[in-house]
Amino acid sequence: MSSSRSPFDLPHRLSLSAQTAAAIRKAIEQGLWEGHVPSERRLCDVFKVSRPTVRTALHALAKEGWLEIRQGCRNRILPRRKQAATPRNRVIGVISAEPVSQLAHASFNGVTALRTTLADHGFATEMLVCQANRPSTQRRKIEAFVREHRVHGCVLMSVSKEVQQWFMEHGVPALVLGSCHPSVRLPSIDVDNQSVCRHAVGVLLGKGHRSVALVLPDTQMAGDLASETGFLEGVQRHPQKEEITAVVIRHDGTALHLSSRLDVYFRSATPPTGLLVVKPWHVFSVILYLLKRGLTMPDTVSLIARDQDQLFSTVLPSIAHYPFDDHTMARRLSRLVLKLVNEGGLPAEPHLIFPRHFPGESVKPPRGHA
Amino acid sequence: MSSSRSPFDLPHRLSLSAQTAAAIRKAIEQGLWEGHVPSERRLCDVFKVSRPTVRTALHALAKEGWLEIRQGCRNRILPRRKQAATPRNRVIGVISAEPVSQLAHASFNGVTALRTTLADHGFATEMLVCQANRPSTQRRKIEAFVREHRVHGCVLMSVSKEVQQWFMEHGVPALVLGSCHPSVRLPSIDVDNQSVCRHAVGVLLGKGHRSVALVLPDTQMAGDLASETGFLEGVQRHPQKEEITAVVIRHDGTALHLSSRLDVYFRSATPPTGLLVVKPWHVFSVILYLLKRGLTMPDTVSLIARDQDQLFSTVLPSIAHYPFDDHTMARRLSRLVLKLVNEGGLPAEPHLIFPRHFPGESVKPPRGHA
DNA sequence: TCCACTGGTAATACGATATGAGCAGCTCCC
DNA sequence: GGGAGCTGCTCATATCGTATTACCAGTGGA
Repeated sequence: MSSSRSPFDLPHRLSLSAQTAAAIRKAIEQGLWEGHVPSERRLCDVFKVSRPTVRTALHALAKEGWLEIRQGCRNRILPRRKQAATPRNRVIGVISAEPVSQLAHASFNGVTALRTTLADHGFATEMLVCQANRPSTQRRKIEAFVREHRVHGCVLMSVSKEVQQWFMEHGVPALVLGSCHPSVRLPSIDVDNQSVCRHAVGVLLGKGHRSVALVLPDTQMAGDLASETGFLEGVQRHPQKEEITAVVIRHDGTALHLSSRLDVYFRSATPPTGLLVVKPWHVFSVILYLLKRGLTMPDTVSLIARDQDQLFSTVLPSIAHYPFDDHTMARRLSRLVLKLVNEGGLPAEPHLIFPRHFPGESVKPPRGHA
Repeated sequence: MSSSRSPFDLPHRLSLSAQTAAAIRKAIEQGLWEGHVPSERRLCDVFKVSRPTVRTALHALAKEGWLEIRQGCRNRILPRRKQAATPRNRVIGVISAEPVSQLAHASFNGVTALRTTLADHGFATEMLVCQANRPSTQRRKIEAFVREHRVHGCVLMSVSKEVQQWFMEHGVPALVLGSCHPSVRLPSIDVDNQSVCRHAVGVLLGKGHRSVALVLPDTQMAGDLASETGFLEGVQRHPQKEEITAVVIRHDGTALHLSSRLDVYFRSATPPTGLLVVKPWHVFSVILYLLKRGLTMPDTVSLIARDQDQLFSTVLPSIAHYPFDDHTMARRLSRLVLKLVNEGGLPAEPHLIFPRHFPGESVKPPRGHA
């Protein structure tokens, strides 16, 4: 782990186009050109770079309001309003739906690493906890936060669709940590929950389970939607799909409600013998439910966790789950955020992490299976 | 067309390794390192680049005559000119027996808060993970660490007695986060585990339990010794002490060993009906053991956790434990460390935190108790 | 000797950049 | 008015640097 503020100069890692943009910006500020900037091909000559590089630089400048780009015309330099528009601070906002202290360990670790890296590059971080109250209240809080801190950009952690949309519509640079809603186009970085769940249900069915359930908190989070999709895909793809009972057990996140929902299914004619559980803490809720009901794991019920937790691999029986490397995740995240703030934006595409599969002892063939 | 000097700033187009080389060169010039540069892998962390990049940079520097590179040896800094011995850096060392990512959430949170506070006061922090191998290896690592970083002081997290002694003997300012060994006189800040365990055993006995056990990892950590003392005190103080069976179940921290130790006691004539379990993750190991054995909680076995965990209060049945306020702890810790480094020392006295008692649903009178 | 650390090397994947060719819109001169 | 010659736009492809992951080899302390 490195220090909070590094005594070293870090390599700045600016892309060539970002460097070019800076050079062009400076030339404009100094008034080296009148009215228009030179043509793309000319700029290539001047700055000794290739055309795609010049083009990305120009478009970055256009997004910053320095230029107007129109096909066929020369790129017009916009009259500069006296700097009033962008005296942004070197601050990154981190917006989370949950208080940091309640985050899963891996996420907390990631946020910490991110803050450290950003600090090394001279960026402060500001947290906003934005729990799901009224959408309008939420919007007001976010607007106030962004305005007040004059953030360069924001990291959005498991926030609602509305919040994601707000950032998309207002053009504030943002990176979604977690998945984007299908309707939102923002850059994001997340575990590929869909593949994970597809794989996990394949494991259960492959072991011979014929009644499986996905235990899922009923938030409208994008990652959870993806999990459900993956789960159903996995069931669909199984060769003997006609004999399979597959249910999605939604709960509101409290142990009480979860346990009453589990009751419904475990008292039914075809109680699940294979569970796929979303979120580490709900894994423990489920285990305690089984303990209370006198069900055993893995003999009566097999269990796979969608996420990771330090405990899963150290307890006995160990719990099948999908770990990924904290450190790699943190590095990718930090690099993306730096790019986001250095270049004022990122392509709106998902960056997926593929966790490993940890088989664990919590999965066995169901009773009476050959 | 060619002018000898472009009026524009050209993109400098330095490769990442060249930038890294420049950064390392500067660090050497400033005398930030003594004798050797850090290892390649460490430099990767510091400068946030990959190993091939670091290697290219180091070899470039070697060609410039800054370094001598020899396989198997650390890369020696060649004497260029006498640098005045620099005073100590504004660096605080944090020494932990476990990797940070494996820390309990509360501890991790505390460390993070500490680093933030120190950073605000202009102190960097450096971590040293010092797992329990040979005492002499440990000592060497610590000596190298302290010398290399020229720390102002250190925070010692759950380290062995030997390490604590080293700091006492060498007069390096240190604060023990956790308890001091009886033989060591250093300032410390810790939860009052002795009182907590005394109280917890009182709760169990008060509910009517007559066979109680303390489940304890068999490290020679001071905090765990204090727990045992408190546990035995609590038993001693109970009015009907003659009927009581009280055992201390020591385990080596692995789920396998823990479960075999539990087996011994749960198969005995007087199986424990009340458990006091040290460390959150062992609580879960114990619960899974009960699950495997078909024992129920709290009906057959009552359970109290000595420590705190986010999950304890949210699962069902909730688990009796001893929470304390993260934030308060972090504040007290930061203040102590600042005082330590500002004044070059602290009185060698323990600062105790008294957690609250969270009753929880995991404690009930034993079966057959009126 | 063994173990834990050091640097050395290689294979692979990926992304940023460079290059070139061809397309489409706008201007201006003929 | 029309076309030459600008402009910016798009695509495919080649190349290089970097990141990642292994595994190997030398050193030095227990």
